[in-house]
Amino acid sequence: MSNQSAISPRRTEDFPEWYQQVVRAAELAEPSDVRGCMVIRPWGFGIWENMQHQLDAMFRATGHRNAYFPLFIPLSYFAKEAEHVEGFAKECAIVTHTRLEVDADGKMKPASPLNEPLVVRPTSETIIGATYAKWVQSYRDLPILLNQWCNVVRWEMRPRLFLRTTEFLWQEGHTVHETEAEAREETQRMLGVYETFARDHCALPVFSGEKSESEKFPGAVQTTTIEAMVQDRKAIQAGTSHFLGQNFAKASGIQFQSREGKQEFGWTTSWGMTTRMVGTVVMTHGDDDGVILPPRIAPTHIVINPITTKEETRARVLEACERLALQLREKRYVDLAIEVEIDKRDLGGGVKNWEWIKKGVPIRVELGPRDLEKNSVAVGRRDQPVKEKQFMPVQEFVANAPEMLMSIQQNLYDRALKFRDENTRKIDNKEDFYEFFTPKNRERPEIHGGFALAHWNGSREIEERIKNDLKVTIRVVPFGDAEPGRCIFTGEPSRRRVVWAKAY
RNA sequence: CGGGGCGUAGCUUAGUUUGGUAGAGCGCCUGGUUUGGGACCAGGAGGUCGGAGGUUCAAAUCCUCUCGCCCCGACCA
Repeated sequence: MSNQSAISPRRTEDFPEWYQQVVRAAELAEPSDVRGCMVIRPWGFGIWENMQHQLDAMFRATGHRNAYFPLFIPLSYFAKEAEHVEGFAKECAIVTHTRLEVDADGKMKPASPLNEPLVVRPTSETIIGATYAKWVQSYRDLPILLNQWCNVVRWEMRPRLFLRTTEFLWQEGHTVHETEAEAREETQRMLGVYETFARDHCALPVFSGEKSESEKFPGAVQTTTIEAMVQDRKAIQAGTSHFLGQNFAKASGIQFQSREGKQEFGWTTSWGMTTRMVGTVVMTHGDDDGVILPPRIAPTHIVINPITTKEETRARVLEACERLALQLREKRYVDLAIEVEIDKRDLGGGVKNWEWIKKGVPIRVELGPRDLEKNSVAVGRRDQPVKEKQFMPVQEFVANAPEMLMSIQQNLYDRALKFRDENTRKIDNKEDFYEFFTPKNRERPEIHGGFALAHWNGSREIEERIKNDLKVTIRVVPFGDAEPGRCIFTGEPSRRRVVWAKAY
């Protein structure tokens, strides 16, 4: 029993299946009756809400405000930007009718066709652009710096909870600027926000940089991205920021009179982060016993489990738990109140303990009759083995709780960074590259590969070939100092190494 | 959208080849014994076997159609 892990299969046995089991066992989300759509349960939604609040504060701090635009986009608006519509065409959901009527067979059927079909937003560049076009008359109206939190729909063929669902939640920032330089700066600034958020809040080390031409957002001039590595060593895009040039401004007619009195098109950006981040956190930090949450985004930081097995001490134990909770709640952790829950449910102590382990609560506290006498508590950290409990005086625990949370946060980041670095290789020839990305066991591929830092001649043909051969793509062309070399596939000159990986 | 597989209780499933009227484990409910580590005993509830049609005295089982899910490919935050 003691060797058994809470989640079956283990990560090394079958990572995708492990992921599904974790999401279910931790009660983060479950598949719904609607194909491709998920029900986000309170624990999962709590994580998302924390992400939302914390990112939102960062948006505000960089001068952005929230607004809301329609879910439905007239087809003609959507079709204005050619690359854009082409990029999203295959995953559009389209509303074509209103009203239901009962037909001859007694079934309900759509009755009244719309004059113009409405696309359920897969992203809002076009509808927001149309609005901005009305708002922008003069350079004095710029910049416009807005964000919206909303749902979007992309009709996916193969959904996975949080990672790829037909409907998902996200935030999309949309800005207009007077000059190209300002818009490029904004694109960078928001990528920086994502990078900070991923690192400091979600404990995710990321590579940030630019997408290659073929991986770019449809309609963008430049797409920038933060890429994380999860425990099956695949890459996952955790946030993205686009410099849209004047493409959407021209498509939507966002024009203004410049300082020189000339009519000019605005320069726009857009940037987004999604509920996929929840899945990324699970896949990065989780272990064979379930989720491990970075304290900063955990809905509950500390769970107190009262040991009320003896009737005569029950009331005093519960009272001590309440006192402890009150003391903890007065403490601050970073800029957050410490969230404490007392699990008073009438279940076996072990059952409750394991539930919270699976959910990934950072700190579990047990308080029973024996602790009452010694004025101590038993403390378990989720980033440490389940068996390792520390016994300490109550006051010491209360005083140290914020530090302990910070230490867990740091530990998760350090582990993730170490894992990523251990699985990131500089690769300098084609043979090594192919070997790196080829599993030893072809029947049941083991976890293999990682990030390959390799030189590339910049051509789309090479990308295509590698994608066909290995399912490996260029995840990001990192910013930073150039390191000239030679393309490992063609021998042609290359300005810098790029990050190759299999991806979600 | 192409190729393969699978639908039996909330979950995992046995039974399908060779038709005979549905069984288990987990979970759930009740009572009791337990309780510092995912408890035990006893009792109980829960299934029109994905759906529709057909063959048959008889269908979870055979046939046809249909819907849904999973895996592999193409696409994606």
